[in-house]
Amino acid sequence: MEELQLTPEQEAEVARQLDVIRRGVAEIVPESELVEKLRHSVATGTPLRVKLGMDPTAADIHLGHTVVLHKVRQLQDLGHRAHLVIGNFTGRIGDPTDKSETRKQLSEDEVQRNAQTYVTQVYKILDPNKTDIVYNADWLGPLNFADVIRLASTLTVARMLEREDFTKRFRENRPIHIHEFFYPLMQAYDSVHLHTDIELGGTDQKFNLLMGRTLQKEFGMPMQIAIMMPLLEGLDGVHKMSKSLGNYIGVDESPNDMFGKMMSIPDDLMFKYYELLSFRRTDEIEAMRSAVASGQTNPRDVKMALAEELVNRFLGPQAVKDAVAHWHQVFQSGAIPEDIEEVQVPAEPVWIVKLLVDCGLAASNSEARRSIGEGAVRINGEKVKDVDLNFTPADGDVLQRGKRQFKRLRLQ
RNA sequence: GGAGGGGUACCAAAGUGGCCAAAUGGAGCGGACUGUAAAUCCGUUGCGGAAUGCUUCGUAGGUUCGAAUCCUACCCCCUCCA
Repeated sequence: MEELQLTPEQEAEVARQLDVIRRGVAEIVPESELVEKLRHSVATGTPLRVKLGMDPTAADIHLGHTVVLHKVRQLQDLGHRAHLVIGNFTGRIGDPTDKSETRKQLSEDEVQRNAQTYVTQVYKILDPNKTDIVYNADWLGPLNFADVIRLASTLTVARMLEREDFTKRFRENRPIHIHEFFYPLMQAYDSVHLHTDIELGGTDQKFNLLMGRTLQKEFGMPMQIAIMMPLLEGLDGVHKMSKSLGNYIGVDESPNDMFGKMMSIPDDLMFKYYELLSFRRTDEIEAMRSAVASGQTNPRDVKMALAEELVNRFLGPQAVKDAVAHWHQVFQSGAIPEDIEEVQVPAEPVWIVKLLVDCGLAASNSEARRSIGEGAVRINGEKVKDVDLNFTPADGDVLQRGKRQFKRLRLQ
């Protein structure tokens, strides 16, 4: 790229963009080239082409996925254009991970359906006017065997084995199927096809993102910048957010669940979530951080503001109102909530232990007994002390175990 | 095909004849405290209308007064060699 002369205003714009882009990222490879691309973009008024790939393997996205989407959105707000690549071709192979060596092949139908879900969910974050949704089967599908061989010949096995996952499996004598080598190659080819300037992904995507650079160079085109986002920890604050670990917040969850789950994250995690998920400006977040650190602000309120922002984004303002009201009522005041699940019971005396099991508040008689022994069981707010209690339910009675398990009794 | 290692509760992992309904950690549930479902601490976590009761340590048999522990067969997983 030739030396560009930029006006001071343009230089300032480049600096501003760089600042926004840097926020929260794990790594930019290489940053110097990013600066060059930005300068060129600003100088010529050409948006950069940003690529994000998604495999339509699962139907739902959770907050972990939105970290990367969020960064794409920021780039869009800076005037750049995004390609959202639906991996309807690559998805049939599946990105090799150590977890699932052989991923089940998805049918055309499933892929289509999952892709559709993605798209609707994704637009809660991305700017539709600056997003092109493309399907990589459109260009990967037509390649013939000779094309594939040509692609494959640009790489060596040693180079492939640089990928941590492959190395590990190779060392441990676990199988690596040849076709798995093609996954990074195909993803890289997407970048070639789309003339991608910037590709985004999680830190676990590093190898694949860098492969894009390699292949682009091979094709004699400018190399893309790889921007890697940190993997978001899940609710436990330890493991990365994932569906299989059950520590995730889905973008389609009920308002109460989403809000409640947000409120349950460890305090230490709160500002990381802010950094990676919130649309707020960095200085605002920093102000909150110092306010909490100095004890001026209750961390709960800061966390609540984040929960509100996210519920609002994904579920709308009414959902926020509902969720906040519900949360206050149940968790803060400890009062009995309004909308309790109802269970039908006969209008005759029952042994309390049996009642608990019948209502689904305990898995077994033994568990029910234990709970009573722990003083956890209440009827209409009144603690049950006697394990042998026989109790005649009245319509509308509220049976409670612990602080947050309620059932309303309805006579049959 | 050959050699070796292993299958224990929701998960991980001890236990190798009685003190084992089974250590410990995680997770769950409950309680206290708080600022919330955070953190911390404590309790609890097979079933059983509870009895010196019943069933559980891959499956099925056997030895023994007594088996998660010993023996036999079978199933499954892993590693090495081919």
